[in-house]
Amino acid sequence: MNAGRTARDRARAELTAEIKDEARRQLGVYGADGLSLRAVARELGMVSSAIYRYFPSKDELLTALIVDAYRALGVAATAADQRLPERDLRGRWQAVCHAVRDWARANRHEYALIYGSPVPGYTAPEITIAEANKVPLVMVRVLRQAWAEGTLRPTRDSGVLSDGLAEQCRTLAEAVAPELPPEVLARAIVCWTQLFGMVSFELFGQLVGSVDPSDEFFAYAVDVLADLVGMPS
Amino acid sequence: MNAGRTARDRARAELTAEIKDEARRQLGVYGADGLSLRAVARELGMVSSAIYRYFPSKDELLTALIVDAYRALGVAATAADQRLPERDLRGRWQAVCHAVRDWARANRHEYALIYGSPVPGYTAPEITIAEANKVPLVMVRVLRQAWAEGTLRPTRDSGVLSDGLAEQCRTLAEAVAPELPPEVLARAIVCWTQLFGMVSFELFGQLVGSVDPSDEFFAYAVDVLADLVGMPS
DNA sequence: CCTCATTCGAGAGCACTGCTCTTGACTCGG
DNA sequence: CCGAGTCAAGAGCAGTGCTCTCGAATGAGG
Repeated sequence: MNAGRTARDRARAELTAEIKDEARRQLGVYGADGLSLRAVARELGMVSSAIYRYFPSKDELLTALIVDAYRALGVAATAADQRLPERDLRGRWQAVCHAVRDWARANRHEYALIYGSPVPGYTAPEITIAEANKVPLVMVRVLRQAWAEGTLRPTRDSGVLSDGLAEQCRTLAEAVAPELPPEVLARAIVCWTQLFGMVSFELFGQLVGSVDPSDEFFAYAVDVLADLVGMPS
Repeated sequence: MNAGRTARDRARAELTAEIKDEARRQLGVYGADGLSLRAVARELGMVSSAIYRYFPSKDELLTALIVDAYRALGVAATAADQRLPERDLRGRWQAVCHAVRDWARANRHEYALIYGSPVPGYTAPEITIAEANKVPLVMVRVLRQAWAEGTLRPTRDSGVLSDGLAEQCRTLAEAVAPELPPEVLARAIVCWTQLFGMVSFELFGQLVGSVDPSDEFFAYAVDVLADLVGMPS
């Protein structure tokens, strides 16, 4: 998709990418609000105002980085899923969870950007939420397959859905997995929030003092969650 | 503790409190890094440099607000626990969870301050972690009581602890609840991360598009968690 | 090939930030 | 009552995001 335009257009595309790369680099070093347009420009040998030819504001740059981060995380999760034999449903489910954690640990500032506290007055533009849905969709895909096989065996003893929640789950199911009963989806959402809750706690230092090197705890929790949602062992 | 000092000391204490109050107010309106020392000073009718007589840096002010936030959250959780009859263990457990969510929703910027992405280069000082432990301690207290009564009935089917994790849990137990077996503590930690994961997702807008008015989902999840940890019904 | 609108980088400048240093007043304990 | 300690104020530094203007490069239409 690079060939078909003028030299100016190609230069523009390249510079846009370079700006994002440098911004991402600074993000990794100094964190989310250590990012400075002027510093990015300086590093690229241009003047700060030139950046505005490519990104109309700092927020727009941030948004681009956010979208990229969501996409990268989605790719990582998808890859982890596909790396395993299709029949190994529990393995795939757990692999996705571990992929999320691994990616987050390897790109902590980008993770903080998308799952940390939202930046200043900035509200996530529409475009980001499509990318944000990638990880849950991968999880749902595994879930659907297990459901189709009839091997889903959720733990007992776990709460009944209120009418409103059941309705919400049914609406959600219509969009992504019509055949899944609300009970299954509700548990999946619990798993989803748990997954990111653990990763955030680990990365944001909330786990210090309890289960600090948290590899084993994470593996344990992922196992518990697989049981909760009923992944066959 | 106010009486016993000179007028200057009292003035100092008052001004310190006023600065914190105004900072907290601005935090609530503009969010964590919309907070400006100059703006605080302006609002208080003083000049920016005067603030430095009371807080040596912006980070120190932030730290003070963080400590206060942890304390307020701890107080809210404790109060919720004590509001219920001592025998209603499951109710108390769930009330603590709901109190955390309610406090977070009512003080979203303060919540973001303590459970969102850590600020710039800032690392949480020792002082904060003691306050941060309040909520888990309240949960552990309920857990110990249930354990003492022998009414704890965890769900089956849930993973075995690896050696390392069991060791971590035993170490942790020694500090807070020597009689609790590592299995119980591990599940409690899962609940703890789940609780804050849900609250963060809700407040940070990650739930939009799935279970958005999340009251019912939250109640459901809290119920599931109570089962997981084995709270008697 | 030439023209002219569009696009671009550079620079100056605005309003803001956190923070430091100095100066001249105020307060209070010995 | 006076000197040490504390205070608010102001100027100033280095940095920020962002806007505007001005020459120069570019490239599409005539």
